[in-house]
Amino acid sequence: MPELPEVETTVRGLEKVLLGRELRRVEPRRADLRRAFPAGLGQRLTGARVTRLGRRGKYGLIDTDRGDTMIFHLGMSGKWRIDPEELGPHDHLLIETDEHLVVVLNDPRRFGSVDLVPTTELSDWGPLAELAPEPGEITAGELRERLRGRSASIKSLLLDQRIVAGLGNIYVCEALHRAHINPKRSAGRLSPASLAQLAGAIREVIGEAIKAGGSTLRDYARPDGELGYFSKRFAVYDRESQPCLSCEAPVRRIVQGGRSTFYCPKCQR
DNA sequence: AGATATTCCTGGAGGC
DNA sequence: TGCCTCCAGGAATATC
Repeated sequence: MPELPEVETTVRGLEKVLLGRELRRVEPRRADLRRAFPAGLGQRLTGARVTRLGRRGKYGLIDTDRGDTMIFHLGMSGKWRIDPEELGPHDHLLIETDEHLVVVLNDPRRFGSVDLVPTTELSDWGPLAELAPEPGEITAGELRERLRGRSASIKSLLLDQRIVAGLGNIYVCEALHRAHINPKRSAGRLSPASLAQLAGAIREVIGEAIKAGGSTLRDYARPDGELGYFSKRFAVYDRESQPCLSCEAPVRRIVQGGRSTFYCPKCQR
């Protein structure tokens, strides 16, 4: 289940094998993932040279000298496999470089996506156009601005990519726990002090996760998808009924917007 | 505006 | 052990 830190780790891994390389073969192995692959994806990228890899929110970005950027989203089961021994049924897009290195986008549940957009139009491209600031840099002021007047729960709104880009269910739960904020609180009614704590908690949680991914990556030196979650233990996520790591009260699970929320009823008022 | 449901999809977990 | 059902996840979309 890739969230922002996993995407960041993946991009850093891909950078090692793709940056500066010419793409000799770009071959979709089915017509779509979450949505159809861009028309002419293979032709448009074959022969292009990769000039930059980046990330925005949970989207990975691969710029080329053809003026197009390939945008990938890993959904919940997506991963890039580097130089696989053989192709499997869920390897949906194959790329071969001028060094004859093969990378494949593997995604069993096909919640991911691949798009191709002119690099100059990237910031206007639908999903990126309204994306909020990066969670690693979010400030209390930006949070306040975006949450002002909103009565929905803070948990639900933090999952909205227009409030903070790249947060998923896990890190929202973890950040709220760290900031001692009850996930059911109305977002617009949080005090400036709480918002400051929340902004700090988001930056910390994401920063630590990326750091953990980076250290894992050093061991593997490739985004082979075998990393799973970072070994770092979560304080509340997926720990229903287990003791809160801060106060030992049992962690509670509720459902908000159809998604599980884990929190400590004692630490998070 | 917000809450909830639905859709996409498959593997893993749990029940029997 | 082997079926069966259910659930997880992100994002778009529909409905109340």
